[in-house]
Amino acid sequence: MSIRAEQKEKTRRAIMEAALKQIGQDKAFSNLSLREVAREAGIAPTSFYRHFQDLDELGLALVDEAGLSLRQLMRKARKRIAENGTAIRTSVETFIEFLNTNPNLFRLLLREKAGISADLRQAIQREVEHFESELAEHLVTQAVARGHKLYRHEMVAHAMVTLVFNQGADAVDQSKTEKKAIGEDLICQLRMMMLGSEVMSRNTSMANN
Amino acid sequence: MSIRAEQKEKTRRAIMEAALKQIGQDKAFSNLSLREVAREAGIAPTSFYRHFQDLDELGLALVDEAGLSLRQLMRKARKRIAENGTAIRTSVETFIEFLNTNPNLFRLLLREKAGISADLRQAIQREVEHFESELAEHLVTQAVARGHKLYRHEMVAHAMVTLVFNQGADAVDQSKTEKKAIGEDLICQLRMMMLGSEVMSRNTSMANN
DNA sequence: TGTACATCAGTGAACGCGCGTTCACTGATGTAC
DNA sequence: TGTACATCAGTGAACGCGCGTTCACTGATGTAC
Repeated sequence: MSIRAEQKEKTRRAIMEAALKQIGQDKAFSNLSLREVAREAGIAPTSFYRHFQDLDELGLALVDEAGLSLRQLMRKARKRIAENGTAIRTSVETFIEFLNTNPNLFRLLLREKAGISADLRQAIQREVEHFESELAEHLVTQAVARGHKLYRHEMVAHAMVTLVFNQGADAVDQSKTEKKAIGEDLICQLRMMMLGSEVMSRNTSMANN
Repeated sequence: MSIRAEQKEKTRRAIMEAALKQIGQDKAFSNLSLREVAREAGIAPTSFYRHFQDLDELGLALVDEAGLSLRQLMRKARKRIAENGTAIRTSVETFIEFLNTNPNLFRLLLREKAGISADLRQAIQREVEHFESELAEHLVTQAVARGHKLYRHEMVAHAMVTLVFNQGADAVDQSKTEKKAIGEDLICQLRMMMLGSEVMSRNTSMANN
């Protein structure tokens, strides 16, 4: 890469890091100011425009990064699940790893999932759905391997991801040991869901009324 | 009440309604501007200060209102549960009733639960916990009546409320029929959790490993 | 009931501030020959 | 390798704007006698 391109990439990173830092300091993305981000990144406000058209574009770039990092972790998790067959524990542990490595990316996803910008919400929605369908697949594979069926496995995966995300919200500000404890609770909750789904698939009359 | 006090109360209401209207229009609470709220309420910006010290105080008043309205609905629900013993269905239906009556109060709770202001988050946390412990109690009563036990019923209630809140987020923008469908899914998910919890209480060894 | 004074919700002008965005520029890096 | 020109990331001055907040005020409502 040319010197110029390298320098440009470095500045772009600085802008993204600056935004993440502010998000970590309890700023909602929609409250970020272009000038503040530029100040934090050590550039003139006008230089921002050399990299992003506006703050929304920066937001999308950050969500992309979060999605990328999440997908990388999931790829690792997929292997581990195939090896040892513990879909729930492995998924939760992978997610906590994500929390530890990228707390501010997670905070961004969390806050903007119900946030202002429709574009951002949509982008996040896409990442979450990806996570969901992958989890659904693992759950079914695993249930079948144990000789069980699941009742409405996609809905189960959706509920599970909801739980993971929201307990993640409680965990992200906590110490590593606290995170571990929340993770164990989470695993327990997800097992309950799966057990319930298995029981229901055996006796579908329970699902009605 | 004196004429003056009546008029003051009316203006106060107008301010609160104005803020809720903006929240309904996809504004986060932390993005509200005092001037905009005043404009919407039909008063001069300076008049705002006759009613609230600042926007934070307005936020707390709104959360109080949401909590009040939620608690009123829960009181009705408590009676219905005692009569017919369907804790889950009744709770979910009550919650959807809340969504229909106060969509913007719900949006406020939802967004600010993970929002900026620590005061607001704390106030919301209190309301949610109240909801949780009440639900936990109903679940246990009901399980016992059916001759079952629950495994870690408080954690179960916590997970359930998490599910209710987040599916509520998906439902609030939908038509009444869509809301009903989401409500049915939600009931199914909560039943899974409860079933799982019952199974685990029978066989606690499942809870470990 | 009438009068004189006190209260106080609502006001309009004014303030200083940080914001996003434009513009013409600079000077280091890249390219063509 | 050296030279002449092109590119383009980063800049500083300037703009108009809406913001939160202050202040002294107005005039209807309330109170004391």
